[in-house]
Amino acid sequence: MSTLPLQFQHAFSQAVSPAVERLSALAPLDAEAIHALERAIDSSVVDRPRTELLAEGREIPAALIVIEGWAARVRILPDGRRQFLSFLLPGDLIGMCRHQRPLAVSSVVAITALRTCRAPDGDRYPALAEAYAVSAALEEAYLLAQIGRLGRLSALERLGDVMLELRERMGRAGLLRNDTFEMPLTQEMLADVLGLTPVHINRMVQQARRGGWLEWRARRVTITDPQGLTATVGRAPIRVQADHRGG
Amino acid sequence: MSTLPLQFQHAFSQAVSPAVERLSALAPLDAEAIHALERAIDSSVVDRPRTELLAEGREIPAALIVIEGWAARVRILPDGRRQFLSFLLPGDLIGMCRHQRPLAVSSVVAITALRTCRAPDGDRYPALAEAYAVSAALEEAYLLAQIGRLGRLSALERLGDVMLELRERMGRAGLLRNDTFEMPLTQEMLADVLGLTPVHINRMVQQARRGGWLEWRARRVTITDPQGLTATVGRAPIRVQADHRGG
DNA sequence: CGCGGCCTTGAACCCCATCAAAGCTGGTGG
DNA sequence: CCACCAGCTTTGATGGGGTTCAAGGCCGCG
Repeated sequence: MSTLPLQFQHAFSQAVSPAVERLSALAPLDAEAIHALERAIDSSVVDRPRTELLAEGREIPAALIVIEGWAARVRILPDGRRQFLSFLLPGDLIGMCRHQRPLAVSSVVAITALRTCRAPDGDRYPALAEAYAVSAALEEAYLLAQIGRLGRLSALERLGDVMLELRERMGRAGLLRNDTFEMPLTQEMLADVLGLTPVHINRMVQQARRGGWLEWRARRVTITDPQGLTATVGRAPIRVQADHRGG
Repeated sequence: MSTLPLQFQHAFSQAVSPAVERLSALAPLDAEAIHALERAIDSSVVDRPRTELLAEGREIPAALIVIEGWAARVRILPDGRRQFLSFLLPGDLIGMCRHQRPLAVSSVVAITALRTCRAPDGDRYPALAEAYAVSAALEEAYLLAQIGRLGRLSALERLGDVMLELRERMGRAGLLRNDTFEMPLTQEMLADVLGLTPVHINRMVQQARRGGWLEWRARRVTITDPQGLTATVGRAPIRVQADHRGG
């Protein structure tokens, strides 16, 4: 993989890229598939925050894999209102479609500095095709979760629920350290995720901190009692596949 | 196709099933594909309203195609709150997944009497595989639209936007008659679609009627000025494919 | 040490929820 | 043909969760 780390490496640096970790948890990857992934990662590129990787309605040049950093799918209304539709974390796919001449159905922007590579062709690596399919199912599940949040949860519940989702997804990519994960979103961005105002997000975050279940300082988040929080917000486990524990 | 119509046939009954109409608009279907579809429709079955076709977290027995009637994907919270996630109209697919041993990520319930058939295997009919892929992309686009509605639109805007979506989708299946479509949802169901209360839905519907842009009587809806309404709610056109005008 | 981005706080307001009750309508049976 | 009933729609009054507007504080960074 690339020799240019985006961020300072941890003392115990990971042997395998978070993207590979996530994808190989979705479907067992053979040596060929992993090798194809690693070659793709070798020619990965880095984009700066706020770079637009995909523009809604434009053709999708190539399917990408997020290697490092966060991106988000976003929709902007004519009057400037903004809604983040979903997150794209390491191991997630961008613009993966199975039909001819696909158009992007949403814009995708980098939230942090973002390393991506082209997704190896699933037709040549059946194990990857399976991982892509599971990933697509998970993406759909997360979209449905977002709809449930916006439609029927209170502001505080939305906050708890989305934090649990982020923790779960970061965990899948092996990006939990000491039960803590990097959270590059500002409160203003989080407001545009949860359909609320920055002011109200701030009040809910404080309430969560006073409630003792959320620590959020210096772009790092810890959820004190994930199981308890899961129960209180009524969050259902997300599974897309029988047997195989992945996803 | 089946000889048992669910509802009274119109004077100008359609030559082709709405489901076939929709799918063949998504990708050009050859004679074989259409024949496979029609054979599947011949052995279609009808379920009564409120039947649960798929249960969240359970295995998906077989992918289905909606032939006639409406269904919806739904999520129920432990305390009884309900959120409809999306609609399933004639020509839409239920439980179509490309990975092994898929689990349903949401429940699916029939809203009306619902005729469905098993989806012919895409691997045997490439034209159908393409139509399924385009349909999946459209489904994702509609999920994103729902997120945008719930996150950033006012109650009245949500109403207008969802009505435009329904009109568009019914049109794709050839189910617009005289610019009017059948709308089996009650105001209470619509509330659970738009994340609002039935009382407030009722007030918004009345406001829409007074505003002169919505007619809704006896389960039939007409939108007076679709283009104008599209502009006022800031709704973007939904396209998932270049060239080919379908979707 | 100053500056820009982000977080925090307060007060007033409003959109939508809640609760309760009444009216309508289409379908059914007498 | 009418009476009835269940489900759906409509209306009013009141309250609360979240917004809006505005200002101030904090913190990392050059």
